[in-house]
Amino acid sequence: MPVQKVNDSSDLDAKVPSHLQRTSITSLTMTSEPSHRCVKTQEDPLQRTAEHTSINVIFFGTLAKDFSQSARQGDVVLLADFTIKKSPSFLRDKLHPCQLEMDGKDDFVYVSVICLHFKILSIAKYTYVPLNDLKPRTVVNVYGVVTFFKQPFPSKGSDYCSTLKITDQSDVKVGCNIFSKKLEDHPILFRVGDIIRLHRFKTDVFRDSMSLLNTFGWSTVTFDGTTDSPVVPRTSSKSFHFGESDIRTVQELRQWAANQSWISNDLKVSLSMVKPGMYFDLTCQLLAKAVMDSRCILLKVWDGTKCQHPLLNVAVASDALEGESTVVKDRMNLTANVLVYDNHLEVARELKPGTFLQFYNLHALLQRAPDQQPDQSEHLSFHLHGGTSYGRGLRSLPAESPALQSLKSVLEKHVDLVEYDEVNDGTLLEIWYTPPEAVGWWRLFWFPISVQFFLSMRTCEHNTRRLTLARVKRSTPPLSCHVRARVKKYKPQQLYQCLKLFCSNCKTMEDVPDDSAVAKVFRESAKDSQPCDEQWAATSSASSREPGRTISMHISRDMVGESTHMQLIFIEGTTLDEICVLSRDYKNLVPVRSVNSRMTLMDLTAPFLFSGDKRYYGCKKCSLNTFQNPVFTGVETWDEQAVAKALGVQLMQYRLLIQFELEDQTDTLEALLWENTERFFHVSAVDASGSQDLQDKIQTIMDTIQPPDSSLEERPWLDLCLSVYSVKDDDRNKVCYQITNTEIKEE
DNA sequence: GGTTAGGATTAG
Repeated sequence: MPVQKVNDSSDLDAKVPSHLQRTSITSLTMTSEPSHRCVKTQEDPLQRTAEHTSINVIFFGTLAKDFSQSARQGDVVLLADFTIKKSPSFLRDKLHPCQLEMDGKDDFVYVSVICLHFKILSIAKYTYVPLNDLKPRTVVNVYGVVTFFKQPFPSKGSDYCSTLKITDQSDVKVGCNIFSKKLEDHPILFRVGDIIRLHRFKTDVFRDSMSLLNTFGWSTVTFDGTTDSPVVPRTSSKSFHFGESDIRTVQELRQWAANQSWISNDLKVSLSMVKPGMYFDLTCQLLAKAVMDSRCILLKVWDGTKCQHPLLNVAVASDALEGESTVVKDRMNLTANVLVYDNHLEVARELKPGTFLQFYNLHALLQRAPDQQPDQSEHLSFHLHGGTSYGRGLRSLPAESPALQSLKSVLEKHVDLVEYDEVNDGTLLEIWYTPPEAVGWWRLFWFPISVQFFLSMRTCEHNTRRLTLARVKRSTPPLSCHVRARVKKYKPQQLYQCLKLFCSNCKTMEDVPDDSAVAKVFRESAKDSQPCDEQWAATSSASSREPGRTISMHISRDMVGESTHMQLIFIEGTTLDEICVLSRDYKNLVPVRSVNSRMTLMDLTAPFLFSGDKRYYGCKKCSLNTFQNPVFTGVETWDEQAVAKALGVQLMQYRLLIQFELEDQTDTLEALLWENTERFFHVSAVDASGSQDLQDKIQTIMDTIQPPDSSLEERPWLDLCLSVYSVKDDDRNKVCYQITNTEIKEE
């Protein structure tokens, strides 16, 4: 059995077949019955004092390949049906006297992606030199607590450079520079107090102090410095050595650093604590971003705390803003506008709204908007100036980062704000502001207001939350939700093509055949045929203008004498134009042709029924051939359904189908208007099929929703109910979106 | 198997 992954280590327990007994590594001996046992490598190594808690496991064949692709260091694994052998390396590695071998025939392995810091294999031993024992011009491995660092920045040479300073229990501080072309190889550092392990660094003396520089074969691994938090190695490297002694070293450094004044005095600053003029580090979440010019990007962020000073709002055109609207948070003085300059653009450009961020050395500045009077109070703006002095910079934080736990719990309390950010009251709906070019490249101002009204109205009773399109895309179907979006594009652009024929039986959907195709069917049916002669029908014929073509009308004898006898007429030998003219005077005309004098329906490419200005089509796949012995009794009023039933035709329904490309500040999304189309336009599809006025009405509405040649700002916002669902497409689940429960308001 | 930087504020 191949290696399988589960999402949670607790799921491993459910995977254990009932005939297997859980056993611990320590209790494994050469005489253990392996076929009835399984091992879950779950114990926290820090809690263990007993000997032989680690065991080598050797994988063979495809299992080895599968395992190496599925498992990462630190994963919890469950092994079963292994072979127990004597460990040849026991004397050397001091691990378990046995080793487990898995050859892949009947064995199975489950791997949990949750990292519980368990060592899978121990490969090599490293020695680490205390920082006060470093000798010049040697290559060493060291551990240290980071007391200062800069995010990697481009050097004047060919590489990025990380500059940091570390210390350890010896209290000696050592500077360290790391050069690498690849950003991902640089140490992942979030804050002062993080712990770093350096392998193969060269020592040298610089300005009377020891310094470290990466040299061939170098690597770095970093850890969060919080005491009692899990020891999770941070590295981009796929293979690295990490064992119990590393965990111990990290724990010891954490403990030591926690009592040092330089770290315990490091107060975390939230927006509520910011004073004008301060330089500080800010942990926050990105709400929206906008490129201001080639040297400046605006990041709108929040940390859930309210600033004591009024915050400056930087206005940008809504189409230049990526991310959700911040109107409500702006009003509550929760949104910090951060202007990010110069060298930091490289990082800022890649950030996506929703990301958690860490700013380093952010500058809070009181500023007056250009149009503000001198007597009005100034507002607080935030600048991440160019350069890297004082470690100035920014980086995204992974969502699971321990540094984010308190931020997340504060943001949770604002969950209503996040969801209802775009106001529900229909008055203040969006800020949009395009600065006139003449004034300059951008302007600052405070609470601009403009109003746009929704054109569509949701009719559903759901009390679901309004989501951004980006959130909808991240959601798992099935789901109903509300969105506010503009129509970027729609298909078909030729709106008559949105009228479709749909078979409710086989779910086939077809375009309505165009007149030239239908006319051809009529011409070919009328060619060289003699009027049909059916016992059940009364027939009258007339010559057409064309020689050799006879037009015949047939009425069921069953109906003669009944009030319905003129309601259903079979007609033969006409052109399409002629039957269209005739259908003005007769309620139901069924075009037929003669095959060996027997009455037969035309090819179902043509309508099987003309009824006033409407034409009805039958499904080619589902229609039964019961026309040989039609029954016409017992029907009071003939409509398309009764006719279809009598003829054994599967009636196709008219439907309207439009595909919208919706857009909001966060994303675009393709949504169908399908089951809800008639309600949306207040137009029935079958009526639209025969009415130019109704088709014009649809066109007018579409021109309002998406005015031809309009810019994005000119398009109205639509308040929509969306249904998110999945369909099987080539055996793969595809997520689809449909507009439901929504109508266009009629003024 | 070179060089880069070697902390120490923008000035919008």
